[in-house]
Amino acid sequence: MTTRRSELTRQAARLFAAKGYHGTSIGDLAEAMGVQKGSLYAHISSKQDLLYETMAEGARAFHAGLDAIPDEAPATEKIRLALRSHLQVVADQLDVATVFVQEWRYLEGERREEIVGERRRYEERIRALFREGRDLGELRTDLDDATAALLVLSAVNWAYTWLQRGRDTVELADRFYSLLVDGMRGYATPRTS
Amino acid sequence: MTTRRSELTRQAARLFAAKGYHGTSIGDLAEAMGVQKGSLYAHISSKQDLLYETMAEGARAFHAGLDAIPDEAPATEKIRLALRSHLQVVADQLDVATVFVQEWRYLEGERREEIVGERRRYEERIRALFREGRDLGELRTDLDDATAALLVLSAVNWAYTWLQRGRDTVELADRFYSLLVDGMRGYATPRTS
DNA sequence: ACTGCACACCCTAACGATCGTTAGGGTCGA
DNA sequence: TCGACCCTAACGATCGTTAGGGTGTGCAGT
Repeated sequence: MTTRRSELTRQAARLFAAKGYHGTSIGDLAEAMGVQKGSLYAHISSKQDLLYETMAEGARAFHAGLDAIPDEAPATEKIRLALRSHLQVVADQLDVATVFVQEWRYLEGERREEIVGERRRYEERIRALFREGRDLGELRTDLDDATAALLVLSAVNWAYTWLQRGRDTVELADRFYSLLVDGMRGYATPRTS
Repeated sequence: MTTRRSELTRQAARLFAAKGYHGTSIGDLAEAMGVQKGSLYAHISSKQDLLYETMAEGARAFHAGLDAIPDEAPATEKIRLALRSHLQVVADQLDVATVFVQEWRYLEGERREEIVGERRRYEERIRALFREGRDLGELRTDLDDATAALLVLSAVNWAYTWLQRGRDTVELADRFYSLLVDGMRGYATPRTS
C-alpha cells in the first residue's frame, strides 16, 4: 500500500534534490501533492521532518549496500563490490542520494549529529577495506588507507551529478575499480566478466 | 586598495559557502558588513550579482591553474600538475571553490549557461590530458579517457569538503596522482621529489 | 586658501511578496 | 464513530528590494 505519507517523502526527496532544501517551499511540496499547503501538516510536524527522513533513508540504503558484501571475500573483491553497491544506490535512488550528499548541512539539532555520525561510520567502513587489503598483502604495502579511502569516497560522492538511471552502473563501477586498483599506466589484470 | 565592494563579494563567498545561497539572507550579508541591509544596494543591484561574481571568480581561478601548465611537458606530468593546481585552488580559495561546486544551480538566466559552459570547458581540458596520455603511449592503450576524467574530476570536485588550509596540498595531490596512475595494487615507479 | 560639488557610503522606513506554521472545521469510507 | 484526509483563512516573521535623505572626504576651479 502506497500511503499518502510516503508519497510526500518521495516528492520531498525529488524537490529537495532538484531545487535544494531552502529552495523548496512548503507551497511547492503542496502543489506537487495537489493539495493546499496547510494540509501537509496532517502528515508532518515540520519541513525539517522531510529532510531528516530523506537523509535517514539515504544512510540506511548506503549501509545496507555494504552489509550485503560477504565477509569471506578477498579485500580487493570487497572493494569492487563496495564500489558497485555505492553507485547502484546512487543510480537507484538518485534523489535520495543527492539530498544525502549535499543537503545534510541544513539539518538542525541532534538529528544532524546523528546523520553526520552515520556518514562517518560509512566512511570508516570503506577505509577498513583498504586497510584490510594492504595488511593482507593484496594492495601495495605502502598504501595510505586514509588517502585511498578519501580518493574513492570523493569519486563516488560526486556520482550523483552525472549518474543516470538506465546506464550500466555495474560496468562503470568495475571500470572505476580497474582504474583505481590497476592504475592508468599499467595493464589491467584480465578479469572475468 | 581594498574597496568596500570587494569586501562584500568576499563576505558573500564566505556566507554562501557556509550556509548556501538560499540559506544566506541579505540581512546576513549586511550584518557581516556591519551595515543596514538596504545599504548593500549601493554596491549591487541584486543578490544574484554576488552569486554570479563568486562563480565567475571560481571559473577564472580553475582555468588559470591549467593555463600555467607547460605545453611541452609529458601528458602524465601535465596530469600531475593539473591535480596539484586544482587542489591548490580549492585550498587557497576554499569559499569560492565551495560555492563554485555546489551553488551553481541557483544561478538564473544566461549567467547560468555561461558558468555551466565554463565548467564543461574545464572538464574537457582535463579529459584532453588523458586522451593525450593514451595516444602518446604514456597511459594504457585501452584507457577510456571519459571514464578516467570522470574519476579524477569527481575526486577533486569533492575536495572542498575535506581540504583544509595549511595541510600540505601539493603532497596530497601527488599521492592522488600516484594512486591513480600507478594503481593501488602494483608498486609505484619511483619518482624524483 | 576657500568654495563647491561629485562621489562613495550609510541611514531609516517601508513596500509587497512569500515563508513555515496553526486553528478550526468539513468530508468521506471503514 | 473513528481516523485519514483535505479545506479556508489567517498568523507573525522574514524575504529581497526600493525610495529618499544624510553624512563625510577629496578634488576641481578660482
